Amino acid sequence: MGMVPVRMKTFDLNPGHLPFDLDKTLDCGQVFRWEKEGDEWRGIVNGSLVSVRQKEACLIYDGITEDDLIAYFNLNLDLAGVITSIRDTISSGNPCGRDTLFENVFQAGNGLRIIRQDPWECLISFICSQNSNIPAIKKRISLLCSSFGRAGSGGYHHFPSPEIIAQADLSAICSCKTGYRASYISETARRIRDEPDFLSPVRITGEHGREQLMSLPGVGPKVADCVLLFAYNYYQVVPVDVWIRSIITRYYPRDDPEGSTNRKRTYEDISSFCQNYFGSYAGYAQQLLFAARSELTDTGKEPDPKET
DNA sequence: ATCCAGGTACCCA
DNA sequence: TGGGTACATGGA
Repeated sequence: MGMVPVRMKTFDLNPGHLPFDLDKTLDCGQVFRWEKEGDEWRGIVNGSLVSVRQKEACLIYDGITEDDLIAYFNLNLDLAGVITSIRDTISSGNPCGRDTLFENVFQAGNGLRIIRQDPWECLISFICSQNSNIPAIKKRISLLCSSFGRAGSGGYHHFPSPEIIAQADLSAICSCKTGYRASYISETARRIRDEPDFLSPVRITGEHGREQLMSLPGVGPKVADCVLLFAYNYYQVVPVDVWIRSIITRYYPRDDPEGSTNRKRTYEDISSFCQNYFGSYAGYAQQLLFAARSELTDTGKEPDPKET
């Protein structure tokens, strides 16, 4: 194989940055552009081509400063403390005992971190995600980047800017396999282009931020919540997709029959149940459930014989 | 071939 | 407010 770049840097995870699992983090459906070649992940962060690989408690990386690496992967977040918080919240609502399902989910997802990705890329990515599976989403975003993104080193393209997408022909966007989402992408790009501060973190705050995002075409509660969680790191936010709905419905049937009829649970029902049940890091819990979706649903793979 | 996927906009009661 | 439906496309 070709020689590896000369000046790789290392980051020791050992003191206070564990657990961390690079594979789980980059392959859990929160971000769609990273590619793995051998044991090396390549992607673009802050406009630079970055390569990272993990060797036990060490990250070997290039193309990014240590500070930016820490920020992107949220390496200073006390992930063990996050898990403890979720576990304690579950216990406080479970007088009979603890949640054995979630102990398995914790173990399977050990080291998965929610990263802090660029809001614009995250927004377009999750507009692209609607009513699609992850391989299709990846292809779609890859086509958008190769069609409209500025070419960089190593054959990689930058994520296209709002300006470029805003002035692109709808047919060109559509030819990136975006289907009916093409107009959403185009119109959202125009909104951001015309109001460059729209996605500024100080303007995307709390419930107002959610409403702001949902005012964009193609952005409903699910996409907005994904952006709030994956780009702005509002860890209490719980996006509800068909997998999460299926898992919650199956393992956590409605527990408050009083007052409420037995109508179908709405998006907000599921989301707020998770916020109550998992606590201030409910978004993390959600992502761990999503990562374990194949094992937790019948349609994922083979159904687990010991479950019913 | 048929069904489904990290949903949303739109319409109708 | 809540429930149905069209929407483009690819993966399984």
